Amino acid sequence: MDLPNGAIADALEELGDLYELDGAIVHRVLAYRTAAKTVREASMSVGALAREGRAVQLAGIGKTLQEKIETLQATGTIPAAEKLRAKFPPGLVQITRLPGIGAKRARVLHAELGIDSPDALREAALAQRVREVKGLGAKFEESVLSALDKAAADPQESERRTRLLLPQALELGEALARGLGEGKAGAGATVKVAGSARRMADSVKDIDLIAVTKKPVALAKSLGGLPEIESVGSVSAVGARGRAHAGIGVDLRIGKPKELGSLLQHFTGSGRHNAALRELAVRRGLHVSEHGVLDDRNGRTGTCETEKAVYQRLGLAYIEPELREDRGELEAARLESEPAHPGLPKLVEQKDIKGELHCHTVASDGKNTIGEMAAAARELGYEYVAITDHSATHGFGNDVSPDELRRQIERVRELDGRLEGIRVLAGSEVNVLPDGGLDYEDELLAELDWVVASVHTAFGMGEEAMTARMIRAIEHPLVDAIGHPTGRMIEKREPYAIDLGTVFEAAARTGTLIEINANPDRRDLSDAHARNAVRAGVTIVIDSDAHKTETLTNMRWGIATARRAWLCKQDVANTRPWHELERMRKRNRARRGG
DNA sequence: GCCGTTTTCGGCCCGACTGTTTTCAGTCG
Repeated sequence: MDLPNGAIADALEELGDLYELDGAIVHRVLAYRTAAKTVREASMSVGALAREGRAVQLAGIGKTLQEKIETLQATGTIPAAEKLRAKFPPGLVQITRLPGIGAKRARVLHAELGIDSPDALREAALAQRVREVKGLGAKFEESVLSALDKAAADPQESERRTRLLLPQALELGEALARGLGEGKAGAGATVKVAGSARRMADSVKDIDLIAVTKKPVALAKSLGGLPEIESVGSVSAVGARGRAHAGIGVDLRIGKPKELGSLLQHFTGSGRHNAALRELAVRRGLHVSEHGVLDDRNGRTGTCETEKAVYQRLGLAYIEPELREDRGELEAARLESEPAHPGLPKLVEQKDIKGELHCHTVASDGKNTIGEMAAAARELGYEYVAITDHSATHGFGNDVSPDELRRQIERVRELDGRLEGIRVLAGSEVNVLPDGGLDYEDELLAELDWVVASVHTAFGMGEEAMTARMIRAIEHPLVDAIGHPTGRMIEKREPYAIDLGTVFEAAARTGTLIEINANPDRRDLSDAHARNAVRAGVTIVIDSDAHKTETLTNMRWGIATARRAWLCKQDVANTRPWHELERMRKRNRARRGG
């Protein structure tokens, strides 16, 4: 039986940690961590790939890792990990999680003082034995004790690390940028949100801000005066670091006005994008940093006022922040100028979206009426909106019985008849029952304009059963789209076990759309999976899943995921006008015999 | 351990900060 991708990724990560403790060169350790990330994000079963000897097809997995994964699957363990585990106790890995202690210091502490756990470390620090180690001193001892105290006081703090979902992170970042810019010290300054918030990631670990100004110290000092800031650590002419009341770190970096482009590029990341960018630069005799681009030929650093200039100096087309994840964007940007190569995608935008195909009303668990939702959708400039309340077995006291759905269809038809400026469609978000069946009769479903099928129950079934369940729903001729296909909740709930490769194959074969649910807690499909879906020939639909008029604008977060997935307008079904989309629906395809 | 618009072997980013140091190593992002 094939191991889940998560288990393989965990094993590779552990082995990377162990090799690091063992003093392996950093590039080898990095190779394990990169591979672990690739495995975790893969849509297909990496275990199955490895069994067929094809895991080497994945970027960053070579012959050695292919073999290690094979062995892991066959025997349940990797011999190298077994050996190293005997050498380095698990408590030692815990120590490396403390701030200020990495593999090298953990290794020295283990070798010289026999320290093998956080408790042993505390004991040694209290006895002032840590300062006896060469290269470590009293200050280090102090900071170790304070780090240990912090970890003990709030064990979750170090484990779970507070992350904000993107909407809260962006709101906080923009408030801070505004506060800095509008303050007395902000006169003449430019302040921008960078980091993972700018890349529109699912969640954000800390807020990165960049600023350019002629009075850096005053600006850095002013960070601590902002109402969102709880405390400030270091302050200098190149920036300030602090902590927001929201519980996450804030990192402000300040440069000269002529460095704006380099600074923004550097602090937008991702770290891996930047590392790959610099490697590419070195091959051209150039060195990229937040200060500019150093040219080996004349030893001079050219500054960049715009990000575009940074990429241009390296012979690359401008890369949108959402793409900067080292997922092939540099290669695409390099080939942008070659006519035969597709280059970078022209990413889908909000203005491309023509309609909303998944939202709720008071008929189930929504807060607004059909009329209110339709008017709000029209206000957003949409040409159509499908009302898709939950179905007959949803539970939570908001089931819509078959008779109630018939009345709902009449209400929609009546409204559609008299409402100008937007087409209102009758739909439903139908439950996919554990056996893959739907909870309305086909006759009733056939009366609807739009059917989204979603899993809301029995998340715990095994991968094989869940995949079969989903395939049966996909093969149903009246199902237009699959809603929130993995059931994940960001930072809260793991996706259920499902073989997405098989699901995408079935969706492509049957012409069933797969949703990117735009609820910022879900963003399901994820960026990596959505990209794989489209590569497999699937068409995506982006839905707000709004439960009230205000959250129709959640569409924004789904578009962000689509952009991170490299999706263009034509990859997304609801960029089409209704008359085109209607023809695409598989029930009409079937009728035409296509 | 991976990988190839100089390479199948020899490379594999860059700077700030901290603490321990008389010139640097480790950690972090």
